[in-house]
Amino acid sequence: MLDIKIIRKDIEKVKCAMLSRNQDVDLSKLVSLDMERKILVSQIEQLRVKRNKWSEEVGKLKRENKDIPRGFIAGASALKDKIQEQDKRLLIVENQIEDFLVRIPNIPDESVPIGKDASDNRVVKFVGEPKKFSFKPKYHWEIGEKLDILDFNMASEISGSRFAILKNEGCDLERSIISFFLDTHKKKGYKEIIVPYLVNRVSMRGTGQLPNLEEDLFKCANDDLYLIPTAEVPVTNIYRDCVLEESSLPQKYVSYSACFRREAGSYGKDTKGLIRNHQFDKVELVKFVNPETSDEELEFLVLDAGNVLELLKLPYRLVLLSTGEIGFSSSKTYDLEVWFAGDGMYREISSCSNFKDFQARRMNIKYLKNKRRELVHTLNGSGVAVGRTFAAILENYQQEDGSVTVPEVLRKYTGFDVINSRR
RNA sequence: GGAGAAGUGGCCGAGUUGGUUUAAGGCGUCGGUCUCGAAAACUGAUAUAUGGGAAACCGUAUCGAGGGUUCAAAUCCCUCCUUCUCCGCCA
Repeated sequence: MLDIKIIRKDIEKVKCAMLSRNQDVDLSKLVSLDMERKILVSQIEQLRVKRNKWSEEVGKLKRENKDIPRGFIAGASALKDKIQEQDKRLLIVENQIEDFLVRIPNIPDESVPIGKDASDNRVVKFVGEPKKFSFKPKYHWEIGEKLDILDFNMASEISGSRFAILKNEGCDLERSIISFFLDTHKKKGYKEIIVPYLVNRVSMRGTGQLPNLEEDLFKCANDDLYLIPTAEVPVTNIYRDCVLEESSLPQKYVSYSACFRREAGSYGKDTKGLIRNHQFDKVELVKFVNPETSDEELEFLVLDAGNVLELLKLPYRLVLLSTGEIGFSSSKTYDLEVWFAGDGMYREISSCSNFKDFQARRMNIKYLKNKRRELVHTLNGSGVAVGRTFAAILENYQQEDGSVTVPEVLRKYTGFDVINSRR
């Protein structure tokens, strides 16, 4: 959520920011609502001052056992009605302001390239060389099904499309990737935390999934709970309505969770394999930081995410997203795109964002700065998506005979070096 | 799922016949006096949000949350949430 003061002070800046996101937001409505609110508040306060004085007077007279002048109560009563009436109006106006404000996306950072879509993203660097194969590399779902470690037919019978079942060494590989990610990040000072997969509406609103992105969430209507689309939601919410000590910042968390997304509006896109499923595993990194350091903390976050790919020897490129591509709550986002040998493409495997105070304002997460309470900055990034890593390993480590070599750093977790066909 | 109890400032804890409560008192924290220094003692300060003001300061709201009754609510009424205890069920 944006600070309404920014809109009061520099409405042009906000308008430009929205335009750069291809969003045409009519802020004049908000401004007039804000004006109305201000007038109502001052009117109500004046009425209350009057009423408080009258009440005080009544109390004083009662205590002294004196008579209350005729019409005194009636006058106060009229005042009360007026206050109630104005209060009702104020509530409506305040709700409208809130409703408006909560749907306005974050202002992109100045360093974010202006652009309409992905073609305006800026590729920052390439890390690692894609391997040259002496044969035509296969897709991961072909490799996985042949090795009997992936089963999409079985999954669609049980649940539907966009689900996967892991079998045999696939299970070991999945768990190994998760453990490897967690251990690596913990060495860098991230604290592991395991959080609920079902969260309430308030939490979803806090990180910005609600109200705008509701259609992409699985909802348990009976209990008014949502399945998390990422561990970011529960992890960032752990400090909702909290005041942190300045010396405790930055606070860094790593969390493994399953993630659930409806993928509404992505029909026909990545329909095969592990790339875009309704349920997938992810290891997420979340930071709460001093606002002065959030820019550099984003760079560190990107390095930490990239580090696990480098250790796995998976080639990737780093992309700075353009204003038209960054997410609703983000002010700046880097994507890490890993190499998929099957179709020779880089695909997103991690998204690292600096939200600045956008989420912190929604969640009321503050820290003590010289005895004053200030909003923290929040960041998060995938560290990294587990299912996509699984897929990338199959495609990049495949051998001509159909087997898959296990990346060296994973071997102490899997306990085997290669996945061979059992047929 | 059923029954009961509770929720007051950073913490503990008074206040429930509605009106000197602008939330007592204590602890903690910060400052001052005293001291070579410290402790003790004494003394002052010590919530958040928001509006006005250059500032001092002033106004308003907040006693789990939201409604209601009333001239006036921590106090009365309703709904919800959370925690604890007991019973039932259960990995």
